[in-house]
Amino acid sequence: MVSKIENTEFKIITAARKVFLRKGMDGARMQEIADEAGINKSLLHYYFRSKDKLFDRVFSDTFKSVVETINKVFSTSDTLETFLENFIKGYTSVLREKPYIPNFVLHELSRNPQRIVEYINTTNFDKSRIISLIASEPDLNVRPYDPLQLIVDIIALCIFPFVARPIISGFLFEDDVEAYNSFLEERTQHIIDFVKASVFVQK
Amino acid sequence: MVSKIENTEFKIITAARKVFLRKGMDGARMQEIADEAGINKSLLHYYFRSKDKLFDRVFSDTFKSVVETINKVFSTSDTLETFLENFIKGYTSVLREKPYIPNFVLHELSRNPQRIVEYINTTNFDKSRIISLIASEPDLNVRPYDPLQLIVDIIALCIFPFVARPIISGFLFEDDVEAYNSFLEERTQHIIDFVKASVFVQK
DNA sequence: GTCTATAACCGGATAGAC
DNA sequence: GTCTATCCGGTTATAGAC
Repeated sequence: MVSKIENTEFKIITAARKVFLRKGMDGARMQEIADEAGINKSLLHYYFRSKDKLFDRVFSDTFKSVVETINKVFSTSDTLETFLENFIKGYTSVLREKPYIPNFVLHELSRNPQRIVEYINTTNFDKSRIISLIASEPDLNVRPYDPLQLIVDIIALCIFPFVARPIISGFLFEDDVEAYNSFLEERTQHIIDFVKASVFVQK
Repeated sequence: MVSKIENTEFKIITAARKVFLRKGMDGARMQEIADEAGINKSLLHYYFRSKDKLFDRVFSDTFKSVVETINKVFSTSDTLETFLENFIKGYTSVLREKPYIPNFVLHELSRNPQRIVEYINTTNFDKSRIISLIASEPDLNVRPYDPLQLIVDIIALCIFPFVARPIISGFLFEDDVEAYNSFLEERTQHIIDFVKASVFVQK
């Protein structure tokens, strides 16, 4: 059985995540979070003291879940080709479940760059493992791109449709939501094809 | 000779751009803009009535300059290959001059998606021209990617290093600014190589 | 733990002197 | 046009009853 305190705390966290992810730290209002949680505004302070601390909690939870997801994908890959496929598939499917995350993180990134880098360093994200995975196949069939450039390429291709959603959906597809969704559905395979065609030399 | 009114107005706009680009609409403070411009806070209201109107001016100026730049690049390209090279070179060089713009636009995009799409529609950005430029070469040496996917690919590859700068510079390069800068310098050519290797079938 | 009431503060906007 | 002083609304935060 769940105690009352965990229950209320959970409701607050859930509501706070919802509001902060949509509005960012500056745009969010404590009242809105309280309404969303169906509780009194002053309870927010009772549980978390200040808006800053509440945001901190939401942000670090969210960010950690992102890093964990990425780590999981990396650990299930051993060759460059499986890595590319697994990463792109895994990453885009997480993004489609939680499309607000990129904006949330990027917004906070420009508001407080320092904090984010510190967060990353507290998570045990193994950067060298990935670099060596990409770099360790001196192979005539693999183009020798800089591993760091390639990592940025892949993440950029996956994330961008989400951070630029209103432009793509509103301008390119004239607010046709169906068209945008099928664009996203096709995109995973497109990225895989696009990257592999570039990385692997054709026979 | 420049009259006093133009002079002050110019100072305000310049200061406002600086602050809004760093902090976004929500995070910016009128006092900070006044300080940056070296004038009194109430003068901001004298010239622009409200924070909203001032932001609007800064945003539309900035956004228009982006669209104009992109349009210019498009109009100087006739084949797919020159388009790819010109676009990537032109776009990355503008971004390196004004690296804050992507964050500014993306932030505003999540705060007020509607407004941005309206802005784009007021500029005479010719979307079909670009699509046809990409799609109009049925050629055995060109992979038949969806033109819209390809546009998103290219823009994503160019923009992402700037919106994620703190992560790349802080985490990947451990705050080595030199390393980040040479990463950016090499990136233009990398993107060109990367995209062309994917788009053009090798002989 | 949860609520109501209110304090304390901040920031955009205005009035009015110069 | 530019300044000082001030207002006013909104938002975070706290005091205190239950």
